[in-house]
Amino acid sequence: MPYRRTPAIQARIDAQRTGVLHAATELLRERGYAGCSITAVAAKAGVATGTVYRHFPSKTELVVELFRAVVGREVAAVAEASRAHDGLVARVIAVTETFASRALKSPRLAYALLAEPVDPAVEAERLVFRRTFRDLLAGPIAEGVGLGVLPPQDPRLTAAALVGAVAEALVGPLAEGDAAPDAVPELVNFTLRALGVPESSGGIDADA
Amino acid sequence: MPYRRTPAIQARIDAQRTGVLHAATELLRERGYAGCSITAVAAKAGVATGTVYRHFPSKTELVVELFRAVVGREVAAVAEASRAHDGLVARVIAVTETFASRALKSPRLAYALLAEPVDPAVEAERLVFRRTFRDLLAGPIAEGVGLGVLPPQDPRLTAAALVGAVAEALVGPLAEGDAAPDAVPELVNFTLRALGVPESSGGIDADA
DNA sequence: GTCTATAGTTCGATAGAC
DNA sequence: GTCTATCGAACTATAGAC
Repeated sequence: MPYRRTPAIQARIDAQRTGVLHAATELLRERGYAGCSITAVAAKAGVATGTVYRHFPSKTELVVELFRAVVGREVAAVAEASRAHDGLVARVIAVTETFASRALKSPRLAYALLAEPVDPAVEAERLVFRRTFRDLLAGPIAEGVGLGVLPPQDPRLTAAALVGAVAEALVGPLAEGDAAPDAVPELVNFTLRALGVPESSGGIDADA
Repeated sequence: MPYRRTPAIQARIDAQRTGVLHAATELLRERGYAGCSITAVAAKAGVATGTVYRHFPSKTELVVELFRAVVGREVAAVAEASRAHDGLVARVIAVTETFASRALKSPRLAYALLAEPVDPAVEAERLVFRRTFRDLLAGPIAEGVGLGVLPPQDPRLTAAALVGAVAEALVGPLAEGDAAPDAVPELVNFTLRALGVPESSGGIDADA
């Protein structure tokens, strides 16, 4: 009788795969991609090095899936923060603030996701996710322009520029382990100015 | 008598090295890093593939040097444009405008320099050059804040954010070969808003 | 799953400079 | 005659097609 993969076995395999990804996530948080050698990931997951290759055909595939999973959580958190606000400007601010403060809370991880030199396949994923963040911002900005809350501008261009701005502004502090205590409010102010929000519009949720 | 490399031979070797880099630059302009296979570079330079390895120990070293040389020219052009203006705001605008319009004139090259997924060693160089551009902007911004021409802000953070903003805003149009005819003025407007330049300050070179 | 195409790299042979 | 710069085929690995 041929070997058959029972549900119980399958579950154990899946759990092991999850465990490997989880171990990789911790290493990414602690030491970035530099710490994610297959050996280190396997050791942290409590499996043999070769076992990793039973779940992932190559290190490239592993790090790409790792990147997608971790950044996916950031996208979810940011999208959630956006949804939690009503005003158009408030949404953009919430995105900036959430993104930046989460990054500064996990500096090594954020640096790995944003800027650490790594396999070109991960680079390609970075481009994809930057577009995702851009699209998250472009909607509210377009509405704001339509309603006259914001001055005339190309919403997609402004959205892309803001994504690049926030990401790049964080790279410096993240790389140097700098304290940068004011970075988040500074970035929010930058964002408000860049959008062209009138100075008077003080309070969050103040607009349409 | 031992073989000695005469000046004539050395000159020929140097010329050949330059020729290889020149060929690589053309290929980068035409088809990005994707077009820069060693075989293609060698063919374009009119040398054998193996000869490339007499000048560069590996493809990585070749593309890193290529990147440095090409981006170095962009830095020079942008720095020159900055120097050509007197006003602090005018300098920042000149940097943005020069950078963006040059990029849009050589879209494939600009995409390769800014965003194309490539060897991590080139990624590391990208980080270095982004800092260079940031420092180019941070000076005038700091002066502008000091003089009260610009509202209070962290000059280095604003500078980094602008570098990221311009780069990221260009990636979309560059990747899609989009016309994006208004991209440059739009980016200039974004920059003016982000700096916090009062609406009234119309003309270039109008400030201190 | 094998086969093909193409990538980066290596190396023995050749031709020309010393 | 010796040494070396150059060549281009061969080697190894990998990705995609059938």
